[in-house]
Amino acid sequence: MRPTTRATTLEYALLGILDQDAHSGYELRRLFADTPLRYFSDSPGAIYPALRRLVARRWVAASAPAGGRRRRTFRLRAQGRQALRAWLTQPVTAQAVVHDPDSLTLRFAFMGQAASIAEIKAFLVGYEREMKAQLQVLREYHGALARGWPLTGRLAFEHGLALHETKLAWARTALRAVGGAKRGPDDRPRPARRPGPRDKG
Amino acid sequence: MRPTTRATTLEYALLGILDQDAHSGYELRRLFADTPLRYFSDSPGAIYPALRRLVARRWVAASAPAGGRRRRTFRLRAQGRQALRAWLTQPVTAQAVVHDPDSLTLRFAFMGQAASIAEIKAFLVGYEREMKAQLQVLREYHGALARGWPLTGRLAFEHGLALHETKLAWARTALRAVGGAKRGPDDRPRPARRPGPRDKG
DNA sequence: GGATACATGTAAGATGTTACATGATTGT
DNA sequence: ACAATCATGTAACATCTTACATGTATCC
Repeated sequence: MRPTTRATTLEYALLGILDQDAHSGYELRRLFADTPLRYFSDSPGAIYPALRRLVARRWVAASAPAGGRRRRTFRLRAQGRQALRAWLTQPVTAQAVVHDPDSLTLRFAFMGQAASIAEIKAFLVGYEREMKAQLQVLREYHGALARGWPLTGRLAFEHGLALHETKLAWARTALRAVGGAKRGPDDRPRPARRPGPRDKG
Repeated sequence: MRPTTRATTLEYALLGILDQDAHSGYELRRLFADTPLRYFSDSPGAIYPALRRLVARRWVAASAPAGGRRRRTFRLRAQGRQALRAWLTQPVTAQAVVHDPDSLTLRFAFMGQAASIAEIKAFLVGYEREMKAQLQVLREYHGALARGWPLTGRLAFEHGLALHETKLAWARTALRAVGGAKRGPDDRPRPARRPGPRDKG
């Protein structure tokens, strides 16, 4: 019954949003269409099936259509919160830095809700480490080969270098910002919702 | 017979590489696996079908297996070069800046081979314009809403802002670099290969 | 002779895109 | 009444991932 494959970035994005508030499918689409989350597609053919999968995984619960409307709202369940936390607190790998940098940023954005300060710092330390390593690889490549390239190839490469440098600098700034943060609500993950008499999916 | 759908970014990436030199499928995989092009997947299940599609479109020609080996090399045909140019010289849209920034950089990287200085400058001017607009949108969003966000959400947003600023700065640097470039081989597109007696696919 | 790299491919499955379908609600 | 927006979905299609299959050349 439960999907056996790993969840997609879109599914985790939905999870992260639902962690902050319950939403309907339509609201989620609007969010993807109108806010800086527009990075994701707002196509119904992506979002509604993704929500169904999340329900099938028992990570979110869907309300019954309310008030004569067909509108249903989705909210995170304890299992979903656990899955979100597992995703957020994964170690930062070189693999992810190269092939999926955007989902790293997404993970960090959601950490404030569901991760501890220690976990946030661990993320940033890993991010800094991997970005530094990757930057070194790129610089060596640049030094060895860029001379023979056409102008635009070299400039495009330097575009990539500059982005990596910016990311590295950001990680350091962010570490300082988090390090200086007072212990507060971000201190440790919010306790999971107490299981009710019956969590109906 | 020819595919009617638009070509994918992977197909254009292959086209751009083949524009510089003929390669076998395996070499292309190696390129994606070992160089900064590692951004693309090196999975054979992606590359070989993509090459087949390019042959079906008559954009590239495949050599017969050479020297008892099964190895075949692929080279760009005139039609493929034309398709590549059309892709490279598309205007830079806000859409692309938001949803597909990487393929913009890829286009720029390939422009040195197949586009004129004027086209390269037009790209950079468009890139600068759209990046500036997008940066403004993000800054307004930040100013209006960031106050209420959790720390990591705000930092993640600032990560995005910093990247956009870097891209904008890059566009300006690149414009200066291209503007100062002497007229030379990059001056206009290389002439298309003269059609031989028969271009066998 | 055996391991490793070379070299090309297929099959199953999941995801996402595009386009269409359907109907309720709200504003004019 | 009509249009626009709200709201949820399906169907067809293409692509990509992962894993497997197959065989050759080369090195030790």
